[in-house]
Amino acid sequence: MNDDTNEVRPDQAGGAEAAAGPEWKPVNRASTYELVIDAVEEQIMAGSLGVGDPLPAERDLATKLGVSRASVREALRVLDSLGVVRSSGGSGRGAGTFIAAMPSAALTRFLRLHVALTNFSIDDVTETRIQLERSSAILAATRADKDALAEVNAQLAMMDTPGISLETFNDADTAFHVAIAQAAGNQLFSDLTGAIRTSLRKSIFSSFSRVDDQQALMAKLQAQHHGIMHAITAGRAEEAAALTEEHIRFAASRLPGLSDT
Amino acid sequence: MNDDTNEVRPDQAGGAEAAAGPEWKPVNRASTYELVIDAVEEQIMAGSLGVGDPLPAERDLATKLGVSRASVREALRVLDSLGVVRSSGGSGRGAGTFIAAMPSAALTRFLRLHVALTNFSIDDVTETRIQLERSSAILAATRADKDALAEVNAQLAMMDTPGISLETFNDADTAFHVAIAQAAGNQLFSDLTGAIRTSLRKSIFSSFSRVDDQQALMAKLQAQHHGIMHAITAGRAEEAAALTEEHIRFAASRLPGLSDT
DNA sequence: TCAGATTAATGGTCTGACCTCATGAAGGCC
DNA sequence: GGCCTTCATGAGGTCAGACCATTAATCTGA
Repeated sequence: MNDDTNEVRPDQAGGAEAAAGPEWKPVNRASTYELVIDAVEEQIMAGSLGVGDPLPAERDLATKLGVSRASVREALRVLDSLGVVRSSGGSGRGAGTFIAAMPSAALTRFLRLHVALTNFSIDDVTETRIQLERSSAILAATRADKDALAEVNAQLAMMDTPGISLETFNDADTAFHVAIAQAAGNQLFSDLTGAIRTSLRKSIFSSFSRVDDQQALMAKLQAQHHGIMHAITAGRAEEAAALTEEHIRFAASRLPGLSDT
Repeated sequence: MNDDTNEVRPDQAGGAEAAAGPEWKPVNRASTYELVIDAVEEQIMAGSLGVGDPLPAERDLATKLGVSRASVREALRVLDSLGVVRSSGGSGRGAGTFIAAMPSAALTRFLRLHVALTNFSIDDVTETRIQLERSSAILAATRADKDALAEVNAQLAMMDTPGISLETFNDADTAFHVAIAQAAGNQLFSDLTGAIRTSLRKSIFSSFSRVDDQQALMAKLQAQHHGIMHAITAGRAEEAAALTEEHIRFAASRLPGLSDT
């Protein structure tokens, strides 16, 4: 399954290299599509391109940059997968490629893949989730507005529906936690929280299916949800954070295979 | 700069839709390259492909999946940009495309772009960093081994070098914080911490250049670094966390433009 | 035996073609 | 005049095929 000859993880910030010898520069011949990405990124950094702005048509861009359309397309595909760009066919208004802002899906796929490859352990991801959601709970209890809390309550009510399916419950559960992050007013918290939950969706399902009394577990989780919401509504920030952490750790401990412990 | 006709952020988890009417499904015609990505992802999820394993040659994969090589390449480019795959030309051993595990660069580019597009505010990112590094500090103080701490100390020593350039200091600074996250033993913490720092690299530089007494600021930051390291080494987890948070908030407050406050 | 030349396999790039689709203008009908 | 149909246009989506650069494996000959 593994091959020692293929080094992996050559990036990473650290690495204090002992200064000695002629110090050859590491070549770094960027591929054509990387250059195209850089060109687009440059415009974004310079502020010439913002969300909603159109990019030149693929053929035009290829001509302007002096590369083939294939290379332009590879670059745009990457940017598309990063949620930075959105393309649609047709003609006239709305046709073409535009700068967009859709980080969630990209983040989700990224985490899903790297969790599957065990670059990130589920425990690591869960720990990250705990820290983010603790902060979300604190901020939500401190500064949340009514609209944001209404969304949280909507998801809470959804999960209170009797006879709800596991799938519906899980999706509302995710939406509940994301809504709290949203109420905290931190977009990165919110997107990361959603991405983590969504990337573990399948694992959660298969894990849940091995639980003896699913209804009892769902009821217990929902009771914890209510407790968290109470604390947030009452403005008891620390309590909300503690309950959130307890809730996530409890869920992880009850779902076999989701946690190593 | 913006165009109302282009809706943005159509993803996101939540959204309890009022059930009424015929409920049309949202079409979802996936493009060819998405299908190729799905095919690869499926193999990964099924465990048939792990880190280091080779993928079929592009031409073979195209034939097997019944698509053009261009579509395969677009998919592989996306996976490459996600750090999931690594390609090299040539022939024989080591040539071809392999499953890899290089999430850092991908995370960095993702954050850099979305911060530039103001999808994530610098404050949001900083807040995320604080929470992650607080946890890292606590875990590092609790369970760090000597090797990991040695790396932290190496970076600390680097920053103690007299007459060090701003660039060198900043890079060692980043490496210092990443090393602590590494010592905490959480890969996601570590990669996120590095990505956040690296994605803000340019902003930090331009911000630092507007500081009056750079040497004094660097000295102050370095003093805080020593304080954090002392607390970690002594196993005083909570103190390490508090000092870390204070350190980051201090830096953000002293670097104009990096923070809105 | 070993150095050098050859070959084969692979990714990297480019070209040009064709398809689908949404728009918007032209034209025809009422 | 106003509405509908038709169609040309231009955008992305896909494909087939060619050629290049690089590299390992193989062959060849001294």
